[in-house]
Order: sequence, then C-alpha cells, then structure tokens
Amino acid sequence: MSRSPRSAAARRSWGEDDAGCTILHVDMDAFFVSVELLDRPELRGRPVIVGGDHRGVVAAASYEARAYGVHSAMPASRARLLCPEAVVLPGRHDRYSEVSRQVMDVLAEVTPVMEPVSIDEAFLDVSGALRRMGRPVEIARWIRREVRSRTGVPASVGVAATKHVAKIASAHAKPDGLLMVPVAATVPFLHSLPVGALWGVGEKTREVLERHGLDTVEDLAHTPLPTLHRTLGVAAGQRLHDLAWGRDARAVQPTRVEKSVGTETTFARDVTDRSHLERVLLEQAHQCAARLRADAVLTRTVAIKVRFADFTTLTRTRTLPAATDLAHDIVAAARDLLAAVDIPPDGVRLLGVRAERLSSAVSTGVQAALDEDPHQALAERAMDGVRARFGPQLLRPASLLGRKDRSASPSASGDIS
DNA sequence: TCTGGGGTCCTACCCCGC
DNA sequence: TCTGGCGGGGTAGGACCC
Repeated sequence: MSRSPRSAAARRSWGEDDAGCTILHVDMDAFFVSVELLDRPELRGRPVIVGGDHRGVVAAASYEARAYGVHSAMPASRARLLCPEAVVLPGRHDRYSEVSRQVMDVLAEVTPVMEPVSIDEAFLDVSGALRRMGRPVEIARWIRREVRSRTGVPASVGVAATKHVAKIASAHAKPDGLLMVPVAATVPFLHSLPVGALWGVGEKTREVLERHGLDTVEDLAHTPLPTLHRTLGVAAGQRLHDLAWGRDARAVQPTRVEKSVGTETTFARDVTDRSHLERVLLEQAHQCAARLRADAVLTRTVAIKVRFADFTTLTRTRTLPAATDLAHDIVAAARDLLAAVDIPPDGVRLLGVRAERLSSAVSTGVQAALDEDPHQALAERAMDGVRARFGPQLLRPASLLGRKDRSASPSASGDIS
C-alpha cells in the first residue's frame, strides 16, 4: 500500500543480470481490496473502497476506484465525491491478518531472513536460498506463483541489491508484476525517478526540495552534501544523498524490537467533557497495559496525544519513577498530563495514550515487582486471563460501567458535546 | 476535501551537572 | 563566586512510513 510517486519511465526492463540482487521486497497489491474480492468475487471489476466511514480515510482502493483519482489516505468524503458509485466496505482486519499470515508462511519457506514490514509487505534476503531455489528472479517468480495459488491474492515483487531499491522496484512492478534492477542499473534507475520516490521524502520534504530546484533523484544526487545538510538537516541530508547514489547498508532484520505501544481514538463528535476524556484514557491505559504484559515488556515513559477540533495536535510525556506494565500507573500519569492541558471550547477530536521506552520485563522486572501494589498487579493479570478466555469486551474497569455511558468508545458515549 | 491508527526517527530546546 | 562550554536526559513537535 505504498503511496510513493512512481515514474512511468522507470517501469521497464533494466537488464537481465540479477547477480548480487539478493534483496526481495514483496508487496501485496491493494491488499485489503484483494482480500475482499476473494470473499465477494461479484465485486470484481467494480470500484471498491475499504475504510472511510464517518471522519475516516481510505485504507485501500481497487484499481477501478483509483481510475477516478481515489487513493489510500484520502478523506472518505472526498473519495465519495470523486467516485459516488464505489462500493465502500468497512474493513475486516481479522480477515486481513489471517491472509497476511498465509502469505508470510509462503515467504518463510524461502528463507528465515524475512522481515515483515507491515500487514502486506516484507523484505527477504535470499542469498542463503540461491543454491536450493535458484536465481533471485526465479525465487521472485516462485513467490508470486505460490502466493497467488495458496491465498488467491496478487503480489508484486521488487528484486535489487538493497532494501531501498527493492522497495521502489516493487512499487513500479504493480499491479501484479515483477521488476528486477541489476546492480549496474541501480544508479540510472534511481536517477530516472522524481525526488518524492525516495524513502523518507514525503509531501513536506518534497516541497522543500522542489523550492530549491531539486525535482529528481538525479538533481539531489548532484547537490553538494553541505547544501543538503543546510536544507534538510545533517541526518536526513546524508541519508537521502546516500540513497540517491544507491548506498543503503541496512540489512534485512528478521526480528525487530518494539519501541512503543499505544492506542488512540478519534471521536465521532468532538468532546468537551473532561470526565469523558478521563474515562477514555482509562480504557486506553488498560489496552496498553494488556499489550505490555502480553509482550512481556515494561514502560518507563507515558505519553498522551490530544488533537483539538481545529486539528492542532499536542503531545505530553512523563517519565515514571519505575518501569511498569500496570494500567493503574499508566492512567495516573496520563490523567496528570491531561489535567495540564487546556481544553478549548470546541473540544477534543482525538485522544491517545502511548507507552514508550520499553524494556524487557525479564531483565527489569525485579525493581518493578518491588514497587508495584501486589493487589493491583494480581487484579490486572487476572483480567488478562479472563479476557483471553472470554473476549476483550467482557471485563472492564468498574468506572467505565456507568448507567448511561456503558462504553468509552466514541460512538456509544452519551456525553459528547 | 478535511484529514485514521499504529508506529519510528529526527530536531530543537531546556535543564542540570560537571 | 561567577561564567561558559559541553554532554546527557527529558520533553515537545514535526515528518514520515504503511
């Protein structure tokens, strides 16, 4: 579901020599839509949009919908204007996860050096699979064939010497294609692209670069480093300059450590009632804490995110005296942080809680165990067990079970302004 | 047109201790 | 005692990714 700009000129054969091109990027085409079409084949050939109910954005659009100018991340209201006849589906993430697991299982048969990036894409380093499965392009063809036959959804594959080029190649292989960029063609391929195709160049950075007359990757590559440092900062300038010349030493990482976990909610209507916000924080803190315990990690820093009706967004963070995985501690910090925020008359559009600076509960757990209230810990861990057995909605803090407001969920609330 | 939710990374700034 | 430089931690915000 890449949103990077593509170049028609780059969508061609760049040669046949795949020696050294051991990095594959596998990307599912319009993944959510493809899964929906599996279950509802009568929708094939029609414009289909997944996601985008009230206040939402488009999560995925079929190629028929894209012909109308609809794309992912577009506000739903605009998508409906552009394509009124589109079939709009709400999205079924459990189902997408199920198909994603099937796809990842196929990829894991190729090599254990496989890095899932998101629900619909992954990097593979196939250097250890060449003897068993053949050349990189042959492996890419095998993956496309197996994913299609076992799951029914199409996958595009980019084959290159680095993660960055493999990723751009897969974007240019879509839909349902394969693009290999030989080592010798790496720089000409990159230099044929608009600057926005580079990983890390979004709308804002592209505007800055274009203001300086840098429209293409080639322009950027030939810009002196000190100029890029001044324009983009030292880190970003160096990184983009390296990428523009095909330099990308990042390895495929099969295991990645989470650095934060969080949850956030956009309300159906903006909220002015502080007590309602506090109840939402409580629910969110319990969600975060349950995930921390499930992952066996502790947090040292709690952050809240508040977005006002005019879309201005602020974050507030607090470092805790000791690492914790208890909602009791998280919500105490989050409520303190919220108390210091002035709620404007128009109210709050979004509220979120995030647990940062995570560490392993095994290595840091001793101190936390000494500090925590044993009854609180026992109660929350008992809640984990009940939720695991009977579902997450069965058990919740008593303060979330009011007479009218039986849910902190945005649409069910009785006291939003 | 009116902008989700889950994340990561970087920069700037302030404070504090040395 | 005061001042400046420096590094590190904490915090806030912006940009980016899917």
